[in-house]
Amino acid sequence: MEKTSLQFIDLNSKPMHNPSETSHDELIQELSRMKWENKKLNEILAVVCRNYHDFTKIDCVEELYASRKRKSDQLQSSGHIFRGCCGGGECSPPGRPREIKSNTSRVHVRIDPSDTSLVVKDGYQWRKYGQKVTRDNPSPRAYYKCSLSPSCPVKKKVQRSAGDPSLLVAIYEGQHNHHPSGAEIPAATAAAAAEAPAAAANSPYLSDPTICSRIENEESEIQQVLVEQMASSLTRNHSFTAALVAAITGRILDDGSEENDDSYSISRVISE
DNA sequence: CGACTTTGACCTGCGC
DNA sequence: GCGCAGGTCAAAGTCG
Repeated sequence: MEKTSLQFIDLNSKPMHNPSETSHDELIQELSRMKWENKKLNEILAVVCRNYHDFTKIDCVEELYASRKRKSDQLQSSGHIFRGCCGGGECSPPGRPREIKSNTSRVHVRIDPSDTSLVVKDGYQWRKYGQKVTRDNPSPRAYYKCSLSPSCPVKKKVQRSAGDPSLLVAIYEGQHNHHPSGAEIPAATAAAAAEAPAAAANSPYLSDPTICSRIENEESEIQQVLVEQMASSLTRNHSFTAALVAAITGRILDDGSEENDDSYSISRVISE
């Protein structure tokens, strides 16, 4: 099986000429090249980010939605939103509005299609408290509560994608109030979690790099977490790697006329 | 023996 | 009020 790996460039680690042995012109050239590489990296990262969000965005066909239960209470207390989805049809049963909690996050996990377990390893410990077959998906939906901390309110629902049996869809609800090991979350992180609960449901302590989480807040700390998750995801998720390759390929084609040795930088990013 | 999973019953919200 | 569907409970079973 073909395996794609990715290595991140550490510009500082690139062999540099000894300044004492380098002419002024060579230093200028080296500096210019490093700046150009930095720019390219930023551009690539921007494309990757867009693809990353596309990859993790809500899919109407597979839409899992939060319980209608105690809807009125939740609407008053936590600022819910309703989504029209894709305008009815198969993704929107008549008379059953889809409800998405603002403090939920959704992750997709690529698994072996032959693997029947509904397990998403994310660094936390979960206790399964129910399983149900839903109407719009023949595969059962499993219900989990966080068992690391008795007071932790986080729940997650895990179900195979109706369209792609090799894809597990997990929906996290709430925020962890503890470290994956059971320790309390540092105050700064808790504050960040309050700013971006969807991300905090999985990060910054997400340990399984196959998971891609949907980040909804642009706080710099969360962005850093996102980058870290992307780095991990890129190393193992083939679908996401494909998105990366597409982004980089596009870059190469776009800039091919500018530089003849673009592949030099790209080849340093991806090795197969 | 404790923690976890399984699974049928029950609860609740919603549309008709 | 009734039926449907999703979510939760809790007793029994399983496992290390």
